[in-house]
Amino acid sequence: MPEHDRHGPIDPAAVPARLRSLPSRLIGRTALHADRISHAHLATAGATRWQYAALVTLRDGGPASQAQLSDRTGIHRSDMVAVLAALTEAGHVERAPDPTDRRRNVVTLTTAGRTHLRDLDRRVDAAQTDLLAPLTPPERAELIRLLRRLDDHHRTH
Amino acid sequence: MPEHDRHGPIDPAAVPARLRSLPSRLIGRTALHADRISHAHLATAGATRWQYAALVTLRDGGPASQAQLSDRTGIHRSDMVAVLAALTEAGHVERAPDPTDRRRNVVTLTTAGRTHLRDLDRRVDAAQTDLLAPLTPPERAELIRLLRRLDDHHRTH
DNA sequence: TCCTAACGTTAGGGAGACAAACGTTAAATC
DNA sequence: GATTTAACGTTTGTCTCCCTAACGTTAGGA
Repeated sequence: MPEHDRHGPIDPAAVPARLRSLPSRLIGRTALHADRISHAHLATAGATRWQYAALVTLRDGGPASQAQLSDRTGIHRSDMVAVLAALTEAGHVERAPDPTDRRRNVVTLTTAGRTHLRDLDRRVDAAQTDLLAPLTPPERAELIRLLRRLDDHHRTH
Repeated sequence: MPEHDRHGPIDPAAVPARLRSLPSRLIGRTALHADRISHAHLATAGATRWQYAALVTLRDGGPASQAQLSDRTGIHRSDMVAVLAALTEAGHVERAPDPTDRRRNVVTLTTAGRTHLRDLDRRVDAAQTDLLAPLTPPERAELIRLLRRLDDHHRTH
């Protein structure tokens, strides 16, 4: 029995030039690589990209409601529920009702969460290094600059 | 009754700097914009990105088997089935058993498909223009160059 | 001949992004 | 002060993309 149903990877020479240089396709493929790499680096610590984004946002902006975390991370509020449930269960975050507004939860980074986050920072940095390996430092800076211009433009339509 | 359950878009000022400049995140967000834009341009012609990739590959490389199309486009062969079914039903492609190898189908671009593809080319070009609008021509070229380097590197691990 | 592998196909899983609706609670409007 | 409007957290479900597993069929190498 064949253990892997292998069928070849992309044949680089056979990909039409039109597709090979199409910016939208290139960006999509690069995003796929980036997702795989950062997922791999975070998974060994039992974390996800969304969890990391929430933790960084809490460290940077202090305690916040779930709605604020959604606005700051871009994670949909209906997905934020599970993210915070996992972080709470791991003890990296505490979730308590806001006494001044009983609709809200106040989410706070715990000491354990802060320590855990420092580990994740290193892993995320390593992921960026892997991802950008083929580029020189000035090229990396230029890529970031160009992508930020695109994101800034399209975020606001 | 509220017709839309609006909860604000990303608050740019509140996104932590760490996240705002993280290459993997920037690439992922840009890919999201790119997908939305190219989907929007193709959808009005009843086409998808995968259909476009298959059609371009057939025009560029001539008739091919489904496995060859998979290798050249990066579309998984199990997804290629539905792509070709849609293209066949629309009359843009013909699928016939290969007389020299009865396991294979020979997929051929029809005249109608070629005409349709020219329309899609224009739509895809328009999508790239929208996507890259905030960049100057040399910046666009540089972005493509950098992304191709990343893709070339990570495609081969 | 037997075994291996490629082909097209079906079924399904997992993740990301999102929409809709609901009970609760605050704030705005009258 | 009463009523309407809206925000909050949550549950449920949808859609697309990417991928795995398995199957019957057919070709080719041992």
